[in-house]
Amino acid sequence: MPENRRPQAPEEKRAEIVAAARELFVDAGYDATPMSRVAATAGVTANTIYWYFDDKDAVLIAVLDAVLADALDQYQSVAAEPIPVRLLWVVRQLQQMSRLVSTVHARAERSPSVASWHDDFHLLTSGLFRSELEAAGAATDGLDAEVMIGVFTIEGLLMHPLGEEEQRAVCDALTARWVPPQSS
Amino acid sequence: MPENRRPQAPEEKRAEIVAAARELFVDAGYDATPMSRVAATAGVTANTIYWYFDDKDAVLIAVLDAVLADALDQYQSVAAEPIPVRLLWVVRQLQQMSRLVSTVHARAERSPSVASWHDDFHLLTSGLFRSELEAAGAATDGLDAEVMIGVFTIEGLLMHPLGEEEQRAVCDALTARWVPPQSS
DNA sequence: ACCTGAACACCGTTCAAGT
DNA sequence: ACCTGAACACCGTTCAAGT
Repeated sequence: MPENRRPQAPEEKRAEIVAAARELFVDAGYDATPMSRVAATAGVTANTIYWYFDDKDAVLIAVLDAVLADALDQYQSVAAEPIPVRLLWVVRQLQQMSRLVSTVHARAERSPSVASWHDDFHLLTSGLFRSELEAAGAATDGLDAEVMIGVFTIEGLLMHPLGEEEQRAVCDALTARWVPPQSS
Repeated sequence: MPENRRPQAPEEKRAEIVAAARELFVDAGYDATPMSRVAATAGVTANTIYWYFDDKDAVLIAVLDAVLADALDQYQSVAAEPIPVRLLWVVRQLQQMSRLVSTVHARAERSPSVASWHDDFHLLTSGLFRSELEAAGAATDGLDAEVMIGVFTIEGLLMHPLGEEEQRAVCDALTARWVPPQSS
């Protein structure tokens, strides 16, 4: 039985590499995890990864896609909650991957593919944010600016870990901007 | 009387290294500029830098300090302008160094000294922001949250280059929140 | 097609040795 | 003290060669 004839389908092996990279990138960070470590965790040699991916940034993008898919998936569970709760949920969810956030910003400068993933991501989140605001009955003029303030604030929360209290205060202050003053 | 006088004072050589690093880090980025390039630009060998600095992160911090000092210095020229103008000025000023911003976030994960510089920086900017808000007569409860929203929004503007129009809209929307509604 | 060992190019950093 | 040439350790990536 030749050793390189694996019982697994190629897609599974690929998924294993992504899973290994995801864990390592999230826990230790992209820069801090060599390809050799990803490979070892996935049970292959470093250069094997290059059969499945163009380069390290391609692995990063696969990780980002997986994480995003999971997040969107899990979002269903809080979709019915009021806005500030959902906001806080999103922040918590994403905060686990604050390392990925700064990695994306750092790598976007050097890798066009990461840059384009980043652009798409902001398009997506801005869109979600915008429909949230509209559903909440926010004033429609200057909505774009509010959306950006919201997105940037969330990004800031991810990257600068604050206390529980402060996070809630910021989320509340954010929502207070959109929801028209409660007068009944 | 010191007998081994160098043609250059050591402080000058150090400053030259920082100047070279600053230009390269701002233009090409931290990751993209090897120590050898910094050294060559400063007219020394790569390893000479290690006599003046502990490591590459120490050079980065020296660059950050220099940039910050210049920015605070130049701020005097717009100190008298109205808030939104000053805000926009700050964004423009800092946007030239968006590369440094993401570098700080990326390196803060791995280098404690960069992390501590980053913390100090946020303390400083939050303080400035806070006194701006107080001077503008913003409501004092929930001020901390507003300050953070402001800081994060500016950081977001730095890292996600928008059009001129959008930047102004965001800055205006930000200030609209603080300045009490114009009621006659 | 899938995978490997060996090698290349590059980079941050160190060190013994020079002035 | 200040600076260098040479080397070390590490890492992303490639390639000829195997199954």
